[in-house]
Amino acid sequence: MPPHLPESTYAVLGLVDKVPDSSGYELAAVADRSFTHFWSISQTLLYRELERLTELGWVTATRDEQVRTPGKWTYRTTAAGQQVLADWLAGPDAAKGSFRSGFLLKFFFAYRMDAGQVRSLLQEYRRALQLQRDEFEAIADKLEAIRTPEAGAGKLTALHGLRTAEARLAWTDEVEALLGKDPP
Amino acid sequence: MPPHLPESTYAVLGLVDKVPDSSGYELAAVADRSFTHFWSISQTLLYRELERLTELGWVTATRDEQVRTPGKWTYRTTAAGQQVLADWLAGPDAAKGSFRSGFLLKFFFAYRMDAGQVRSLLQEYRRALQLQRDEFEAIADKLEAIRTPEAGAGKLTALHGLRTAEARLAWTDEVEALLGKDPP
DNA sequence: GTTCCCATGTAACCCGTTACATGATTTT
DNA sequence: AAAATCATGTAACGGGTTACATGGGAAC
Repeated sequence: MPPHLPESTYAVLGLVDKVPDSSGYELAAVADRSFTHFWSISQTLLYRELERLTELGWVTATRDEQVRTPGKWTYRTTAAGQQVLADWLAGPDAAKGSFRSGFLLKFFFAYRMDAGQVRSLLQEYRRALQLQRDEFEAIADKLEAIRTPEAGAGKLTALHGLRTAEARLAWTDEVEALLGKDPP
Repeated sequence: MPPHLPESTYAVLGLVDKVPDSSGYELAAVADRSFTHFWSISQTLLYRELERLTELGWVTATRDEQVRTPGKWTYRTTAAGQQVLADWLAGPDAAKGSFRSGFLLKFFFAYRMDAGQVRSLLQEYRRALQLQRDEFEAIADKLEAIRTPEAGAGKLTALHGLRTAEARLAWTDEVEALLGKDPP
């Protein structure tokens, strides 16, 4: 019975399970272009979690010496680790998470800005959303071609981000239309 | 020139500015039904920030003794505080924030679940989204009636949440349709 | 008479971050 | 000659959390 562990521990466990025999460095790269969008972790934290997972016996670390690149540790889930992962996935505590939007925080106080400031704030937000949308679209398209369950799950999570970004872009249109009506 | 301050400091500053002459207790209640949706803070943190804002001279604290309820401290932004707030609002660093979804994290590893688990995970998420949607709708409706700039900004931020929840609900429909085609 | 509301606070913890260090190899 | 890639780590910090304490008045 493991003590309270942060969700990030399971995130890394799942990652090792998904991409076995990878180094921390490689896992960081994968994390950075996959679940960083809904569960970002720093490089330092990733290495700490790998250490913890090894101590718990949920993953094994193997030293892999190479000729021209530095030696590296590669990881792999144990049977115990896979069981823990399955239990966590089956668990009912899926509601966890957090959301903090610097944009909304400022926008909430928009009545203390002049019209020009509000517009530039909105435009900055729009640009960020467009980048997000394009990125999610690219990921979804790329994974569309790969017909595996792993890619399927990834594609649908990307689609979640895509739909969210689209809806928020539509919201900025809505807001701009309202602001346009009301001259400063 | 203030040192690095977390965004939460400005969140509380804006809150005091928005609801002057309120106690920490009252501010916590307001925060809990307004910006907790996009910038939640704990009660402890709120009190700490009020203390910090007072020390910085951005708000003033006044003791207000009462007859049948306990005495309380009430807060009010100073001229300096209002200037700082305006500067922060005008600043370009609106991109800050964070997003972590326990649901997406699990869904990303859905290929390690059986079909029934995936369905119940989705249903749990759906229910949470419906609650969110209803809450945002109620807030937007309530603020619609109030014709002030403050209420207007609040209404639009609620609309942002509403549109997001709607889009994500539509996404769950999309996913369920796909899963329905593929029998377990 | 227990439970809820008001009102403020303390203590302890740790997750997660940024910044920095190292060093060999490969590319520009 | 400089910069990027591979690869792992240390040090220090702090923001934010949960849990707990207190205590009087009001409400059920």
